[in-house]
Amino acid sequence: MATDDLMTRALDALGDDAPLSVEAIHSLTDAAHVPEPMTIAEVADLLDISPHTLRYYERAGLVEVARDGYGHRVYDAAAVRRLVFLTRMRLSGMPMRDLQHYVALVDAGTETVPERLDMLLEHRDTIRRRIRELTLSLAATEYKIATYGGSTGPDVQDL
Amino acid sequence: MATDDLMTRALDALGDDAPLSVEAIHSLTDAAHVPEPMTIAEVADLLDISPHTLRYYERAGLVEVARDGYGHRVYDAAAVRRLVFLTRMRLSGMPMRDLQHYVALVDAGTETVPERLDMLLEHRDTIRRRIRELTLSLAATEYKIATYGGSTGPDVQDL
DNA sequence: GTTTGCGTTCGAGCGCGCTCGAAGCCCTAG
DNA sequence: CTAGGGCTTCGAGCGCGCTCGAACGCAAAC
Repeated sequence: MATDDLMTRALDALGDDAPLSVEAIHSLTDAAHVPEPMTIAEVADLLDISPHTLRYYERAGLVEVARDGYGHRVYDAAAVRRLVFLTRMRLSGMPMRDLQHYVALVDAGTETVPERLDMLLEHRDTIRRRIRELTLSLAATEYKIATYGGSTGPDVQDL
Repeated sequence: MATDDLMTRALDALGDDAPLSVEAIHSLTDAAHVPEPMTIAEVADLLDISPHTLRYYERAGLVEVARDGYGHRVYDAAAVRRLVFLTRMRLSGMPMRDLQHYVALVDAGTETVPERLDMLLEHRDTIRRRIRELTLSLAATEYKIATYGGSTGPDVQDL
């Protein structure tokens, strides 16, 4: 299971303060300890999204899900793995359209690997830019907090 | 000018790789070297948003802007400062509604400082959570890139 | 046997944050 | 004198990503 490696690296990257949120760990442990075929409710629970959203993703062509005798969705390991990946990409801001393109590439076979790789590299850069931007905003916010909370002098600005 | 401090701290926080983007520096240098009263086009340029958006913000009650003899908007230093702050908060994900509340507090006077501080503290935590989440997604993306680009072995997965 | 509960499909609706178009005013350049 | 450009207001429209409601099916519990 590559999961442990991933988690380790993620933890390393995060560093120190504040323990990793339960949901975050959850969303990385791609179905190692969970029942093999899952119901929509179980998957929704695992991914912390609504069954509505899962159906929406399926309608959008992001994943195919089999049905049981009653017409109920049955998520196998592959579907769950794909959804774990998709939700992580969504969480990091990749648009639906790009994900649709990506899964189309996946379904098109291994000769699309280079293009998939390109997409991932670009997304990696997007995430990095976003983190830098947020870090900047964080500094600005902390500065403002300092002017409000750290001093009662004449330096308190009007905003 | 507190700007230098802020920028220094931001840069420290960012650390090392990749130079700070020009826009980022721009949006931190709250109007020190720019013309005193500015036109909408100048402010739009400074903040890297559209005049449409600036009018929208004004309609939303985020900022009051004077008019000149022709009815054209005239942004004074205070308005520009506020807009710099607002766009930074927007960029870091604070909803319009919260910003509307915040500026209402500002306009209500200094007795609302504690509540403003609360908002900023909460937003700071939101940003931090978001950064952690993105860091996690970044690790996941890099892991995936490694499986695609780093090996040609049998470990390449189907997604 | 009826109620409760979880699932299904389908299409419509919504919240957010812009984004745009129309119609008009004013100034300047050619 | 006219054309162009940049501004104004106002209301409508849009793209995204869900989110929901209606009408229905099946099954286990009471």
